[in-house]
Amino acid sequence: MEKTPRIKDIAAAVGVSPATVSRALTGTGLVAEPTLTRIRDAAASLGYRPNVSARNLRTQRSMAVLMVVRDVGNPFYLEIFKGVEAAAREAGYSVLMGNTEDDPDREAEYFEMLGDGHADGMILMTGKLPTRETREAAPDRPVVVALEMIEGSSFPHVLIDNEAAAREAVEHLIGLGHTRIAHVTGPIPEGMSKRRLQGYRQAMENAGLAVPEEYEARGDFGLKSGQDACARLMSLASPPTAIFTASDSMAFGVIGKLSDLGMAVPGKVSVMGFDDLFLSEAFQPPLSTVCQPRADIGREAMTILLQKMTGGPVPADAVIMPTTLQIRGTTAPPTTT
Amino acid sequence: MEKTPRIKDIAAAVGVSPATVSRALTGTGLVAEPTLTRIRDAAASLGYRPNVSARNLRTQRSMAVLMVVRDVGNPFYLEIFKGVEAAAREAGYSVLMGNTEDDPDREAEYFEMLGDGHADGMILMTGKLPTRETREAAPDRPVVVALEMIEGSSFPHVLIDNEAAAREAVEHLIGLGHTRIAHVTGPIPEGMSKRRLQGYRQAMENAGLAVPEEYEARGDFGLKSGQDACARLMSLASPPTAIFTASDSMAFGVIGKLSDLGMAVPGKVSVMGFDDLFLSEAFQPPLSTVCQPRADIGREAMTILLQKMTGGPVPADAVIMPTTLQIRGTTAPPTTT
DNA sequence: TTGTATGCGTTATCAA
DNA sequence: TTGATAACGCATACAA
Repeated sequence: MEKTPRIKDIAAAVGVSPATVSRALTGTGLVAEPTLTRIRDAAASLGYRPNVSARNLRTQRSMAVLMVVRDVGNPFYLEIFKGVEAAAREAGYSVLMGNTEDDPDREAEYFEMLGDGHADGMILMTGKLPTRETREAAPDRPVVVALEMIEGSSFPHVLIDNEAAAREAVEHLIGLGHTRIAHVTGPIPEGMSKRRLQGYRQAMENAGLAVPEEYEARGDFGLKSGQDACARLMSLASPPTAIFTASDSMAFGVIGKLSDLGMAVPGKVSVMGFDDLFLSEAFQPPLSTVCQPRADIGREAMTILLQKMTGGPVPADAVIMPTTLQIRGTTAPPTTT
Repeated sequence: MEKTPRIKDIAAAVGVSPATVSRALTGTGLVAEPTLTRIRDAAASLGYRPNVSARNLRTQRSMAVLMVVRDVGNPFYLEIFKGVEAAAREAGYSVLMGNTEDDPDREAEYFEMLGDGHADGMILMTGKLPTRETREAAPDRPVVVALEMIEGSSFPHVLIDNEAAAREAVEHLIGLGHTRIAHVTGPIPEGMSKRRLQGYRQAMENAGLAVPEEYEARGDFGLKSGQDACARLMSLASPPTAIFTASDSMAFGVIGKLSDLGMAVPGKVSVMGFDDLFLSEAFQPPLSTVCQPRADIGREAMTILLQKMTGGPVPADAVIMPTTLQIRGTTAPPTTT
């Protein structure tokens, strides 16, 4: 009990061969009953724990998965991580967090970690198509894409219908009677932002409402970009009476700026977010927003990844998770109708 | 280039022994110049990546550390994680996140992961003293405690002076002229909450102010407990004019409840939080709070852990990180003076 | 059902 | 400066 015990220590204690101990402990079911329990008891009393490095080397697996996001600092990913982690734990896997900060080199690095045995599979949420070179650092390791859509790739996808969700959000504002509705977008070359913008445009077009070019204000999902966008919007000759932002963080920025400008929310201007962060409900006034089932997305992505890793069937099409509109305190009918 | 190349493939390509290749690639500096570059070139052109399982097995290290928190879902830990991760990356380590959810079994599990080679060291932020049995799952693996204080343990600690920080926060309220100041505590058997409570009491006592028993309202750091505590406080015969909460989340709950009750912040009641979450500044009104240098705490803890792992010197006493008072929009002089 | 022998890919020891 | 060899701890093919 001095050093951490090895298989051969158990073998010696019980009086069998190391191979038998290994079989007994990995549960291959090929060990007779009397020996089986004796081995288990000995392992327990010695406090045996299999050495993961040795096992990984022998089995060529790490029992770990990599979850790669573009910014760990964004609390948005927390709930997703919890979903991923819960599903992983149940299957005996650990989860490694990767943070690219939108740096292609970092992304390549994580593919390399996949190739060198750090992890057996990856859940990718960066929204970038890895270059062929990057991809080849881990040619045949399973990858599942979540949240984002990587066009033209054969990876399984788990995400929401960003376009429809955005459309519904804007339709809610239209339903309240708003006609001058602006949108603060996410970073634009990217799919998620583009789809939300599409949804906004569709809703406006369906309602026969005009979208002046200046009503599509560019943001980057961050709080500050919401403030800036709001300042630009409210200085227009014909400022909007409602603002739909592509993230809750930007909605907070917008509301902060409106408050600075002395415009009441939702009295003067309605604001609608997207994400439903954990603080959105506690915000004053509570934020109306689009709720994504984040934990479920994480869990689903991990479940599919597990299937891929074990050679099971994986869905051929993208898995679409349902969103729900959370109507709270920042949206109201316009006052100047 | 079919399969991922191994050391012996490089050796064969260059015409040297595997041992030499290993030496060249690990940079032990014992390889002559002409061969050195030839090996490096060959490794690069073949796209060689060392197999981590084999290396870990041989070196008896995993080049990974475990960061264990009581609730990954709490965004508070994000900044700390970033600090830990940055320092770890620089030293070539990966970071595994562990989540105990206050379950002693889970905590024991992470100590076992430490013992079985999943990680070489651990940063513990759960505030619980591991039982001797738990601890023995990884007898001589380095552990650093952050945020919390585990009395009577010999682990290095990195944390803030909770007592002093709380005292300063309350002194700010006193300085504004408040006399009826209540405190919403964290979960109480725990050190961090107790120290903040002590700081509150000290400041009150130093100023000669009374602390009715009901002014110490019990919370659990969570948003909802802030709402509940606030409801109790404001229904007192002599309700407070200022409330100091032991976390920002609870401050948000308090403000929400005050808003429900029609009491303006800071017009009727001042509110002071503790943590400075990323949304606290964007909150309306912006939250006055105590700012902890979270990323620095993470970085410092990781730095000390690295020193312990490499056998370097570690600070004998707890490392105290500085806090700063963030006075923003939720604190003001009392109206009824 | 169990034991023997081998190899996973790397690094460390020893000799040359 | 380099090469041969062993060993890290485990799981498996094969033999008994």
